[in-house]
Amino acid sequence: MSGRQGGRPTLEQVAARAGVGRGTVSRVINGSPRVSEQARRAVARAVAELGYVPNQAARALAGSRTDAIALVIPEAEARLFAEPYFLDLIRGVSAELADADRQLLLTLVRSEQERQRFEQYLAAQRVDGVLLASVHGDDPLPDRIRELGIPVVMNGRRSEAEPVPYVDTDNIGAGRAAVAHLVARGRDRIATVTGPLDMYVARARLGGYMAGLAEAGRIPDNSLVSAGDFTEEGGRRAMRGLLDRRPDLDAVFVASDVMAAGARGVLREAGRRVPHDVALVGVDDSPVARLMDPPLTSVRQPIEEMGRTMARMLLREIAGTPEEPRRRVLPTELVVRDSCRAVSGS
Amino acid sequence: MSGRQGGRPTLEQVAARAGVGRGTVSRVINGSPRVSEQARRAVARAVAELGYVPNQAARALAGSRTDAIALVIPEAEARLFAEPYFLDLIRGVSAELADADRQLLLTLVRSEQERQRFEQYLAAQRVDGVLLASVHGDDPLPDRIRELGIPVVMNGRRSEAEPVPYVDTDNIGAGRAAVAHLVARGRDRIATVTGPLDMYVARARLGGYMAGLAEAGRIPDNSLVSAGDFTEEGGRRAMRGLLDRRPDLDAVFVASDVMAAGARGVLREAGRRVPHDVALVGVDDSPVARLMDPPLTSVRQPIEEMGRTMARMLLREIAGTPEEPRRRVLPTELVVRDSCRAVSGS
DNA sequence: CAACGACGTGGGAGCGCTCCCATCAGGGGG
DNA sequence: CCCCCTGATGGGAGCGCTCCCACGTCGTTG
Repeated sequence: MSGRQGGRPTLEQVAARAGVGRGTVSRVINGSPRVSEQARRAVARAVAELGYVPNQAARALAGSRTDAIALVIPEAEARLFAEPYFLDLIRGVSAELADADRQLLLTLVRSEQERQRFEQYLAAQRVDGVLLASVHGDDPLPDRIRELGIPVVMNGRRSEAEPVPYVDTDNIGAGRAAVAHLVARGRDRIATVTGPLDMYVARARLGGYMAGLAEAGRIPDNSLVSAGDFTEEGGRRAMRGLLDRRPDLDAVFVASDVMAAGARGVLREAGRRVPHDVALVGVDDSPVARLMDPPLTSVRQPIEEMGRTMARMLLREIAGTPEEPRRRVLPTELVVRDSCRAVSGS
Repeated sequence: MSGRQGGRPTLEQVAARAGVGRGTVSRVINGSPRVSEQARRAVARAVAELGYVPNQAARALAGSRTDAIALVIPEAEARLFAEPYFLDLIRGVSAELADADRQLLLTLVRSEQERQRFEQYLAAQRVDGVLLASVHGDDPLPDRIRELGIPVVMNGRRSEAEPVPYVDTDNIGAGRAAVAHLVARGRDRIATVTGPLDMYVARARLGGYMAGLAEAGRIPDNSLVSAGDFTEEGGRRAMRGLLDRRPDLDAVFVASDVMAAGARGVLREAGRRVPHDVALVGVDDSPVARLMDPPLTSVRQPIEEMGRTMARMLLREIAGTPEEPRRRVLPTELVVRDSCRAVSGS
């Protein structure tokens, strides 16, 4: 469609064609208001005719901004949450960035060594900001990045009092809702399988479980709590422990759908019917939940929305107009399925 | 650890500190052999002391390469293959790129409009090459990108005679293996639920099914073939159609695990036992397969390996030393589970 | 012993932008 | 009627690299 004669056209060429100066073209491209309507039109026309597209590298060099942001995901977690968690997150982030005409640099970090290398990237000024997923309790990276003066927003937090801006879901609310639901269905001895307790998300869900029991006037009992690790096998192990200690349990709040799948298998092997003998509630509302037999009641998190929110917050941070509050907690929602029908005959 | 006094150090500063010229530092940084050992050491020291990291934008501008590659995934597909397909692919690509010190730019394309915008990115010279996932039969994008002179490698192909370099799995082999297995288990009336037939991958799997039957001396029968669309609901529909037409079927090769999950539900509702009455084989070996009841026999594809191979090929294309052959077909593997035990009593 | 490569090396000339300053027209107020 | 302010404009000066050419400085060859 256009005159491509030895490489792509430059600003200068557009300027020449439009009969204006380089500065004016730049102003038009960047939407500055201090340009006459006439000049604007002439430039727009030249741009179209030449098929001009600004060279990103030159822009970045001259303007010291890259229009790219990095999303950092620890590879180990990506494997763990095999469920579409990260894909949903990426989808949200990507959508928001696309709308803002920003690029998404995805960084799967496999090892501590690679994380070091990541700091090099930052130093190389490849990105304007960083989105950090799945941070563990004692992770120093968020602070390090901030020290470098680079805007960061995290997915989840490391502790209750997180200094770095973040977007999290209401994990406490998730636990409470699950327990409240089980209580309402007449369950008496409600156990829980937690995530790894070095992660805040796991502690928060456990906290919600406790709070839920308290609200129902029940006294929490340690023998009804068993720690998993967010894997299916971890779910199996925890469930076996629970069954050994408390064969009388009649409901379990499992802190992830994947663990719930493991727990469900153990229950089946132990001859317990779900939901007849034992009711089950998971967290994530992942495809697994729908496919389980019976389908699993689960607490849904707005993952894609988290991604969008994170990206939006980060863009504001980069723009220098941070959005308050810088800590967001999005609501969760209980999706009721067949895994916790009311106690029969009661 | 280092003297950060107003911005990051530049090449020039490193040169000054090392007592050499700018050119020499550049040579050391880029691993040119034409540098004396002495100079090399002096530079290395200065780099370490100053904490120097080359500015990526400047490099890109001067050298006209970005060290970044784009991975383009149609958003619609990402939703479809909810299964960890893309995450696995990304993982493979990411690993290979990290080893080569390249950046991964992830582009989720939501609409035709965004695809246009993607061509702008390319024109802006943001990336050195492009990885294209999930291309449909008549997609012009791969050719367009090549016309722009940008190296491309695709995941899958658009047709048997694909001109653009690609990495695919042996979908025909997948179908054949599945059918052979069902035949070996004594199944007689083997049906298939296909993917959308405008995608080569779906046609190839169907072709494999046909070939498998032929090899077993069976005559394919159209009433045993039903088209799905890779969704669970599509699987349900196709299965219902099959059951209507051929209530006597005793096995189904379903072209994806997700559709198999749908089909399994329909079979249950119809009172057919799996594998007793009807044996089932899926494709993907996704978590769903393991979690199904009974666990689903499925054809595994080396997805992560595909990602790695694609990235490796692309890097070679970019380097100007293309790896032959430029079309790769990776083998698949049948993972046997309980969904197709041998016919009872035979 | 002169001439000539090979090797290291320094630094100029861009790469294509953005930033900003100087300039030029106008238009309104003193 | 002149001055000053505003708004629009052109273009110089970099941004921090890579590329490449020209320049020593040796060791080697005829």
